[in-house]
Amino acid sequence: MISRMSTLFLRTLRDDPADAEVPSHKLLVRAGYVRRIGPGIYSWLPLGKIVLDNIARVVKEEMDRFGAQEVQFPALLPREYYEATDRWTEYGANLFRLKDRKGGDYLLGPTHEELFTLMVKGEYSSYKDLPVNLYQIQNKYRDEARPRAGILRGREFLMKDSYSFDLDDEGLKRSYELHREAYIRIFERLGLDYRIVSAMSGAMGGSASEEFLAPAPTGEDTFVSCTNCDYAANTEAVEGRPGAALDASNEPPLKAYDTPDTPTIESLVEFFNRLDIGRTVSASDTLKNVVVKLRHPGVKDPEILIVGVPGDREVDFKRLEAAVTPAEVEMFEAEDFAKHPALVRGYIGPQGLAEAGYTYKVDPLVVPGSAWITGANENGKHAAHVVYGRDFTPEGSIGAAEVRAGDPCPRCGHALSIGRGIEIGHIFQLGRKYTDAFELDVLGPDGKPVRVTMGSYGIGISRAVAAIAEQKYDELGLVWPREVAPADVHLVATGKDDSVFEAAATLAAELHNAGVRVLFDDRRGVSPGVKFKDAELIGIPTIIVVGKGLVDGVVEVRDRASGERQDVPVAEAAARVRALAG
RNA sequence: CGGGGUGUGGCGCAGCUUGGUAGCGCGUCCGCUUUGGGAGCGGAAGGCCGUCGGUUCGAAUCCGGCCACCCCGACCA
Repeated sequence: MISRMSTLFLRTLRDDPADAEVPSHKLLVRAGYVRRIGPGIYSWLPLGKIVLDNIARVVKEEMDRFGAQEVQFPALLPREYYEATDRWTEYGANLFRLKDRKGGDYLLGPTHEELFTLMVKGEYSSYKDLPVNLYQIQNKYRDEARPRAGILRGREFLMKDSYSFDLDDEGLKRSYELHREAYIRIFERLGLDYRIVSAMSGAMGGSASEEFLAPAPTGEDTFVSCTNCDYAANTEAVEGRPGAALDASNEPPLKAYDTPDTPTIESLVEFFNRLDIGRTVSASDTLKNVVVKLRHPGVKDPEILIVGVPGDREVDFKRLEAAVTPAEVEMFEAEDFAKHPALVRGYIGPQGLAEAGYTYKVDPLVVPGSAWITGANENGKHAAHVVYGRDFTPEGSIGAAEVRAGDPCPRCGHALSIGRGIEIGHIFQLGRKYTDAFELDVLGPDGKPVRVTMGSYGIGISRAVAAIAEQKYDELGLVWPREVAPADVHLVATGKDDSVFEAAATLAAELHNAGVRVLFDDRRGVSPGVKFKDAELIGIPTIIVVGKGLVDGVVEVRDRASGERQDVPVAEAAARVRALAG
């Protein structure tokens, strides 16, 4: 169809909106794609709605291609469905809750595992029915503590979520692979730069899990990728693998020192440098030992774990939690220390911990043979020349330290690089968490019930709009990949001659008949500069200018991304663009 | 929840220190001119100055409460 700027419901803005920080937010508002309604809540104007629909269409086509079937659940849900899995309480403050006129509890669905599981349970009962893949594209509601960056992280957002139902782990792996391939096709078609990284499955529980991240400086996720092999992972999910052992045969024997007034790592480092223990030390020569409680599901008392990390690094609790999943990590509080006098707060050293009955593990950065300055397990005292393998032996390693660029790859040992990305897709093998909760069984060939296993897969459709914008823009405005752009061609008529507008209208019709989507700037009395600026801001991939070249029988064809301009005979313009639009 | 900041026509902002007829740019409307890089001139519409209360002859401005929003963090996927 042909959209006309003279009637298109659109107002572009000259200034950046005051509340916008990130490029996608500024540009999507300025170019008239979205408008803010409330915190994390946005309306879509015609151009934005087209982009959103284009992405949804691509997702749909690729889901359907591998046999997934679309369904639709309500967003408004009665509490009971979220009781069986305890998520009415577990989801906490992030759940939008409301009451109906009778006082009944309802919620706005933050995700729909429960409903999908129950739908399959309601319809299917035989192994012959499986596998089945179901999906929906629907608004999700999460009362985020802090929505930000426009539509990048909203409280209402459009998401494709799908679930696979299989008889066994083999089947689940196949469904997972089907989704993975579909996701690759989808993100390729959307023109996104993306990385597939190992991930944690998050609050939904489960095992094998990968994220699709769109690298962008404004992304909220941090991921590493190896500069040598193809290892890539969310920093939360970086595996720990010990590095090469050091030779510590020349290290002097362990010695304890009175270290008054050294409450921080810096002051401790300064103290030992003044003392001169034979070499200059830095924070990375100190060993920080952090006590945490591991709460295992279904187990009443927490397990105590002490983790050693180099003193110049923070403990990454998410990474630690990932390493001990499904256990949850809790801080060791003052009252806990009171119950464990052997653990001297601020002065914990690994030597003797095992003998005292504590589990001690180290981050892989702490390698066998390394020598450390660390606590002496006595108030006001630290020890130097504490050697791994000689003075203490941890019960294995655990990835707990914050990950930094240059850290060794857990697969090949080469340096890792670090980057930020926007999570646009997540696939994981969910397992039987929900089928157990709802007792979803099918009868096997032998007539005995088989518990079904699930996979869970999501794509943030509205977030993808922002992610693409975040990657595809320049100082002039947005630069949409063709598949998602609101049109193929932005046809600009300049000047005041009727003949120009007539020729442009004819060309618009030709393009339209050739199957090209056209946005026609047919506004009279608007200066060329305004039209050019608008076209650049809106970001349609091809711009055709009909104007002064017309006397020579040519129009100008511009490529929005490269800025390349070319005069093309009017008669050939439609065919030229048809070829571009594929 | 902690820290910082902001609420003034549709959008972006000034005015507040030192209380006295609410201003600028963009946009919008009308007229004339202009038409290949956000045009010019003339005219016009549009604001309970977030909200409640206090001080005062008089409050956008001073004082207090509340609310909302933005940013950073915590939290969350």
